[in-house]
Amino acid sequence: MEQHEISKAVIRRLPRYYRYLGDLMDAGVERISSAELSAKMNVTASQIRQDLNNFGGFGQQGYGYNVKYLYNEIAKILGLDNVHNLVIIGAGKLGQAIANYSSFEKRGFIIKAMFDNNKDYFGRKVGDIEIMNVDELSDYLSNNNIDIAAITVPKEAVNPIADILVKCGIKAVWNFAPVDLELPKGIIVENVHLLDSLMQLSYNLTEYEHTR
Amino acid sequence: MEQHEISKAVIRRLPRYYRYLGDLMDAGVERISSAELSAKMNVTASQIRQDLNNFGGFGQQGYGYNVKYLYNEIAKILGLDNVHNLVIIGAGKLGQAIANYSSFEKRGFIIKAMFDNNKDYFGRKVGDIEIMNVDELSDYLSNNNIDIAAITVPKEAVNPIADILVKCGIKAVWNFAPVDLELPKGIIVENVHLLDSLMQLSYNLTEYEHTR
DNA sequence: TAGATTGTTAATCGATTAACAATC
DNA sequence: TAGATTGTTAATCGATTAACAATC
Repeated sequence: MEQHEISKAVIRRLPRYYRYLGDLMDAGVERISSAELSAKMNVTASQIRQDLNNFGGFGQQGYGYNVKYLYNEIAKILGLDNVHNLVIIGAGKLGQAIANYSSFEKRGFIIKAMFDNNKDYFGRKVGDIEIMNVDELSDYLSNNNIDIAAITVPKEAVNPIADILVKCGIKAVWNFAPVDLELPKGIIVENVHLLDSLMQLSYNLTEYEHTR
Repeated sequence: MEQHEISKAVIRRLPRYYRYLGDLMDAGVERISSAELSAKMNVTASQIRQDLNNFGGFGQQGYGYNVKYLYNEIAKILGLDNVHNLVIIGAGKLGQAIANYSSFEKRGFIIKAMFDNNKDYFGRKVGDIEIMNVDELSDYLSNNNIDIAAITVPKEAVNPIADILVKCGIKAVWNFAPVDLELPKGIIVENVHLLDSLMQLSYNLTEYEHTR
């Protein structure tokens, strides 16, 4: 059966559905209709049903969706039923912030090690996670089952790091440096550009001042 | 003259254009055609021209675009010709990472103060930026010209903070907590959901493994 | 002037919304 | 069974791409 390509817009919304369903579950809600969820999330009920039906029929006519079931199904779609091992490259404040953030671990993203080129850091720990010499990165990746590398180094340091990652067969890169990383086909890249986000905010702020 | 609404998709691309033009400027490139830029950025030349023409005609037939001029014009569109004063609420690792990140200051985003509820932090500094008692937030906002508040506190702490910010007339909030903040109309909210981003990465990773 | 490349209109494509038959 | 609400098809809307006349 030929599966049609799911659009990026849909995939961007999945974690949001997941978050709201998690909150509903915590609140003890057992079932919800697309109309009710629509009201909470400020999206149309139609869009919710369309989005979900890309992956299967998770609801029941006349009833709606079972919150817990849908929550778990979305988790599967997002691959959260598998554990993913991460390393963080760059042990500065941002790398440490990520290492510290317990919600990642809760969703199966396990941070195994951090790397830096500053020898003052070597051997220190962030929580349980050891900071290692970046010279050992290549060896480490060869001997451990790491799926994802988070890059939190300065712009200039990204390319040499990326070369090592590609050479060692990394599957995915979560990049925080302000460059659009180009890696060989098949390697997933997810960029987080904080400055871009702040500039979008600034645009909206400026826009607002212009038009009122 | 009635100005038509610019779509979010366009606004999301502006910082990216800005970034590439900055790189070109640094590389000493004086002019560029939409076709050349298109090749570098993996977008169509048509889209570049359409996007820019939402804001004005910045190019010249037969010549292309002057890199420096276009760079500065986009800066104006994004509101980067004005200085924006920020406070950071939440002095944990993520707040510190943002406080430390010099690129923000370079673009006119000036971090004035940080706030936390943990008294161990009070009076400490991150770089030049003092960490204050969150009880003083309201007073501080009243007496200083702050446009933007970055929120880097845990989920549970967001709503009381948001109430204070709204009461003190904050213009924009840059929210890092995993909730979709609902503020009164006119207040700009930009959410950065790192876990959502990681889940999208996970989806793509899983997708890839399914379909090859 | 001839060549290049924009600005802009028209065509296409894809995503969102509406509508409703299927069905619990 | 009647009512509710999904899954899904069709209609609409908006964004992207193509094409080309305008013009430097």
